[in-house]
Amino acid sequence: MLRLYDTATRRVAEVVPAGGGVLRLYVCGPTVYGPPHLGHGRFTLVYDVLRRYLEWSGIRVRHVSNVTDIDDKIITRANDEGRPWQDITEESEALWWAAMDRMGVAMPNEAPHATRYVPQMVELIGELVSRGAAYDVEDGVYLSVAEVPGYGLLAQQSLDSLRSGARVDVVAAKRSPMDFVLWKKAKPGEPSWPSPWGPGRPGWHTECVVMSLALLGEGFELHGGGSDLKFPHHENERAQAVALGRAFAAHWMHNGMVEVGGEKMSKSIGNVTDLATTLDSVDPRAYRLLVLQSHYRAPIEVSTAQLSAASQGLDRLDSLARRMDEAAAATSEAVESEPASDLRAAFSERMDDDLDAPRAMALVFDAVRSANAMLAGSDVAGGLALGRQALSCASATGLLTASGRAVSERAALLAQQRDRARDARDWTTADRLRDELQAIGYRVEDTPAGTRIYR
RNA sequence: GGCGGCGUGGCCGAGUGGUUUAGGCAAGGGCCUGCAAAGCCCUGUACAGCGGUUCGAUUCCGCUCGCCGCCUCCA
Repeated sequence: MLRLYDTATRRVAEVVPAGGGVLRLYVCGPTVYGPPHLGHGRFTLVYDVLRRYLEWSGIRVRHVSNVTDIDDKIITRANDEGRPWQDITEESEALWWAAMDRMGVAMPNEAPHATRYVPQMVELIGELVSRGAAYDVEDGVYLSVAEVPGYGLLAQQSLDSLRSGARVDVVAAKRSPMDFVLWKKAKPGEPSWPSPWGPGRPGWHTECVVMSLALLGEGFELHGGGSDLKFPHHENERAQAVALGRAFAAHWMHNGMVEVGGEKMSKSIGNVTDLATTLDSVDPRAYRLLVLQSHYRAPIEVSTAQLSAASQGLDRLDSLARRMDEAAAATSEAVESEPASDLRAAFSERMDDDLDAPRAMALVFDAVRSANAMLAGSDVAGGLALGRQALSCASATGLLTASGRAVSERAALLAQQRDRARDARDWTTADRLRDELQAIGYRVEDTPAGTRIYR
């Protein structure tokens, strides 16, 4: 059973699906006002790995991740560019899903949009107001944090110490600097929805409580997001649920940040690298492997050097897969033998231990080496069986081996010619043909069955 | 100022109170090969510094130094 570090209790604890059924997972998604960056890539990979691993383990997962399609930044950009705000969100969301697709990140089961849940948000805010936890002032409706028992749980700080360090602009109307906005009243020309407090739009923190509870129900198993979301975003989501007396997430998971030169990658610092640009420059699986080779809670440095090291590692997986295909083809009988050692069990043990993917992957790479040795030696059946386990474990993290792009007719012809030259021991011609193949982008390896080319 | 985290061999990055090692990349040597490539084998004697606890610490405790995150929008 999966055990994960819980930000709220600061302990590693089992994540158990209620009633042994489906594990409900809510992950805070993007605000769609621009193209995704490497940090978005990391968090989506982390939760994709989690989800795929669970499913591979036979646990059903209901994965919900929101799209924030109304927000100050969206409005700002729309105004700057003189475009309708829906243009910005539609365009940005399309970029988002395209990038997810390229990374092999599975679509959430539901991807609710904030703008579709405004009535439910208005209703929730109304309840908070009627309970006396929220108050209506000139520019919006605010939640009174002092009314919430245990505020500061995720921040690991008391309300007092949070208040003393508060850097928020003091809004005169707010009763406490820590109070946060649930409903923003619209200024002229801003997009708005009707409400008992006048036209306006929901605050960010309200959207996630409403959609997670609406789609997953109370007491859902796991709520995740980037570690920068712990406070105030997740704290404030939770605060609303607490103020309503509703059970919220049972377990909180947060992933570490992507860093550049030891510094967090963030839009406010301006050191962002566009995700699509990176995916253009390397095999997208290399980013996944890079993410897998560090612990999800630790920060990771993403650089071209790191990515290329990861793609070298990926080659080991791909080349094992190729070797296995050939070995299986050469062995007429279907080899069904299961190896004595159960790699999958050991792999699961490590993944279950707070998603220790680095150690789990170390096990996979160990198995790759052994399988290669067996296939090269006399134990082809054993090598195939172990190799299959290794590739299965890799696939549990979403790391599929590449089937390779199709070989062109011309390349196939050159390879044939090279085989003939080699049969004739005409090394000059053989070498020339190899150079030609490499020049058109193929990798060339000699095998007992002849020239193997791939790209 | 408050809270939290980190400092591991050439690079990245796990982990552990003691014997036998993470893993990936890179490097060197070897096997294989017509030559390569791929693959396999071997090699590196790392745990910021200073104290303490201990029979024994990289691993526990304290301090020092350095770095980072959150406390404002942020994945």
